[in-house]
Amino acid sequence: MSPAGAPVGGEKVAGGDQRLAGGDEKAATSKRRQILDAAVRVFARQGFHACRVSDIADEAGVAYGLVYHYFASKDEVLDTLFLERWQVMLELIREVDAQPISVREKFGAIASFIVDSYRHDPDLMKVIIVEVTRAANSFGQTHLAEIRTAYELIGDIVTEAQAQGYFRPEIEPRFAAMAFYGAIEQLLTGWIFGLLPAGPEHFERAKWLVVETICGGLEQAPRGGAGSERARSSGAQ
Amino acid sequence: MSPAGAPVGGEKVAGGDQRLAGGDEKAATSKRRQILDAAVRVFARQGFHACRVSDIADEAGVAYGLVYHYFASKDEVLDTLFLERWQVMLELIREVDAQPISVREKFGAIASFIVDSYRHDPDLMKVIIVEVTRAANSFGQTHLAEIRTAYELIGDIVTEAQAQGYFRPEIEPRFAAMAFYGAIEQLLTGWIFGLLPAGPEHFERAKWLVVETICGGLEQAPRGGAGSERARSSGAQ
Amino acid sequence: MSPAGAPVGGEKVAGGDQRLAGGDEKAATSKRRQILDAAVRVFARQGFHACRVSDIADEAGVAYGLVYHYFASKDEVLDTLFLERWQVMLELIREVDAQPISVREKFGAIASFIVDSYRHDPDLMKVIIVEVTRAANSFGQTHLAEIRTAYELIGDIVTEAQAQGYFRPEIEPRFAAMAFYGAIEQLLTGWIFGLLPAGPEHFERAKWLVVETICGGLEQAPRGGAGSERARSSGAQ
Amino acid sequence: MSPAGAPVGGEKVAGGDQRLAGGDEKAATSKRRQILDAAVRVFARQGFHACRVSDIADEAGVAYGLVYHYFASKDEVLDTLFLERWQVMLELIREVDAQPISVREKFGAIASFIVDSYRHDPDLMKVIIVEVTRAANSFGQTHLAEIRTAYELIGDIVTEAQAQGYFRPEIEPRFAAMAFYGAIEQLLTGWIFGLLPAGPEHFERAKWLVVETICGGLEQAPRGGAGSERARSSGAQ
DNA sequence: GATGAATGAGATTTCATTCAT
DNA sequence: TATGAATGAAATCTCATTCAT
Repeated sequence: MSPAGAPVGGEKVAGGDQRLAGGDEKAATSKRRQILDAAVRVFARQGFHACRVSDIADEAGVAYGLVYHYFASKDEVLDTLFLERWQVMLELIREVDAQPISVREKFGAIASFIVDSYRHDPDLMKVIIVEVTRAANSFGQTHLAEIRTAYELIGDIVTEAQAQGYFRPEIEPRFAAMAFYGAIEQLLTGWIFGLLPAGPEHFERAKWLVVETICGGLEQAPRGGAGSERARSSGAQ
Repeated sequence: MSPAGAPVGGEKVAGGDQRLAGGDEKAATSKRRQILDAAVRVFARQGFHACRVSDIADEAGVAYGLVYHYFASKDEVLDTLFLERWQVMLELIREVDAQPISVREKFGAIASFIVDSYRHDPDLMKVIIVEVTRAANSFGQTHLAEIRTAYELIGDIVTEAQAQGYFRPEIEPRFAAMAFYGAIEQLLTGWIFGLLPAGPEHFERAKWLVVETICGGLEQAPRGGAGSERARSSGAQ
Repeated sequence: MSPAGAPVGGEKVAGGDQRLAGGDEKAATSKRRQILDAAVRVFARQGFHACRVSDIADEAGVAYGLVYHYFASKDEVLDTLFLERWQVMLELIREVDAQPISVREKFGAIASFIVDSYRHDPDLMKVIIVEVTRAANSFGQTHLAEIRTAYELIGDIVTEAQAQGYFRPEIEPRFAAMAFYGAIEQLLTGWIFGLLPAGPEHFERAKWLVVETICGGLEQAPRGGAGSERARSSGAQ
Repeated sequence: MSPAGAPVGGEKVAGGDQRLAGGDEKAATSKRRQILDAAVRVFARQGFHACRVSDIADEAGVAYGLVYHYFASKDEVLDTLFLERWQVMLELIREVDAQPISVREKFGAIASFIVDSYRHDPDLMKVIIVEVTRAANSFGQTHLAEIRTAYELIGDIVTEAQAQGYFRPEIEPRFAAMAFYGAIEQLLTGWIFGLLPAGPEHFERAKWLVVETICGGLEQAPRGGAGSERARSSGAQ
């Protein structure tokens, strides 16, 4: 997780790869799964509004009407995709929170999970961020409860860290949680828009960066004082 | 810049309120301006895709066709709204960067401007964030250059702060800029979704919070005493 | 080929009726065919520009959207109608040209085919003449190649007749072909506008008239000489 | 007029150039005239349906509304253009018919007038042929009476020529008139579509060709008989 | 389960025409 | 006369959804 150090959670803590796979591990890709996977690609490529149901069917290689056999509407396809993934994330956050690890490690595990999710399936994360998470008038509203839950769970971690004296008490947990989550999502946005360099090493580094920034701050440790070096800036986590 | 202290930049540094007005200061609200203002309300209320051009015309109290007299398409209405505001922001960031002030003050001025923009016209900021800034397949692509410029300007501030020894050098400026901007935008998203408490005091406080979080970090400062290593960074929670 | 005599070509030479049917012979009128046939009636009645797609759908007794299921646009409906018919005509002209018959018979066969086409489906021919053949800024341009081909094929017949000494060499084939085709099309225009008497006998007579006029000329044969009857009017080229 | 012979009417008989000018000779091009002239260009370039009233105004260099100051509608602009020209043609035909000249000369004068009209203002003739003369469902119907009159006047010339023994009596005058007019119009269509070579010499030649074809026929004169020259070739070509 | 033809409401956009100045 | 902003009816085309097979 740190530039050179041990991973901040991720595989070990969060359960790793198998939960990144979305849910299609078992079935030999049923038609339903084919449709969902195709929808991810099509939504990512064209956007939810700009694509037609027939595009999904074509991409999936199935007949037009079959989409409606498995899903009540185009909306429901996106709903399904979002919920599948979001539930996994909520579960991950809950597990992380229950672990007897430092807040840095918890934040690290969350950042790691989200970044790895993007790494594993950038299209899906693109769709979730672009079409749901910020879609205040459509899917964002529909899934407000789930979205809110994620923020609250992160907020709970902050509250706990404050109670334990690790985090400064004057920054409201809800706001802190939003800053943390917003920073991560913005990194994904950067990759999605092609504004940030992508690739394995950048993804790994980003996990460390976002935790380091939010927890430790961008500023240099105070130089002066009697030996009050800020250890963090040495990267020596 | 204490929690209850002076505003983080904003008015004083950035030139303040008059540039929040968007561009309608002069004309006694021309029909064109009426349409733009109405579009903001309608886009914010229903979303760009869910509203019809007739909704804009109705909201503006003008005839249907007049929208097309002034704008080539529905898209162009949103383009105009976005660019009007974004240009002002880019200008603000450039001015801020040129000021002989600390990086905290610069970040404070930027956060202040964005939060005040939301305060002054929450609908407009909602539209920009929801319909443009993350719309990777539509308006986000169209305005990629402008969006990227903002990130780069913030990145330049980080780079400079690192060169001067205020910011830690190991965090890449581009990533740091994204984290900072993402944190702010997420706060706005929180208000837009009704997930964070709004109101004058919360807005002011948020300006401070985001700067404090990104620059200073969420972690406790080392607690005095000789050799008081910053516990947090040691992961020894 | 006397005024009241046998038809100038037509059935015998050209293969006759079956190719006048346009292409709907087989299917028990598919929906697609229903739409095309309805379009012919509507275009003929109201004109291409004055009719709406819904008029076509109504006339065909199908739902609005089905027109767009089968055709990409209103234009494509007309394109299809024109090409269906025009290809048949080009084929006819090519066949006629290949026959070992006199130029009069060839011209007769062509005139016969066009007149019979009108007889068989006046609406379709009206549409072709009114909306395509002279529409220099729209469909005429689109189908310029096909239209030109017809004129050239007729020109080839003239060229050959000149080479064989049947036609006077001083009249350029291209111009002669245009005069011939223009004369026929104008007769159809006369019927379309209700300016010429229509009906079986008039149609038959018109076939003869146009060939007689173009090949033999309107002028009286020189009265002089002993028995120097105008051989041409007997069809005895 | 004939390739080598005397002009078939044209200037001498028909009164020549001044009536080709359309009617604007006098006024120092009033705004009204500017609009009409601009409309000709725009209609010819884009077609009546494809052009907007604003295109006419722009082309004329006048304000949008001025078109409606002078004309009640877009239709009326075309009506005016057509009638201006068509009346001149009807007048010409009437004068020609009243002249004590041969039917060949009369036909020559008419062909000459129409071809010269095209030569003088191809755009106007294009508009008349493309938008009116064959527009059976719009302007063609509106101006049916005027159009019919032209055909009838030509028919009268044929009738007279038959009565005098110059034309064969078995070809109905109405049909003959249509063939003659159709042949001419088709030549213009050929030029409009770029399918026939244009230029002064071709225009002159075309006048002769069409008369020669319709009056004399395309066929070779019977070679045989003592002195059985065909009068038609009286142009001794 | 699977198919794709058929439906039709609704959206954007166009543009002739009006009218206040 | 001259201008061009303002009007709004209508047209094309889209596409989610249904349904018969």
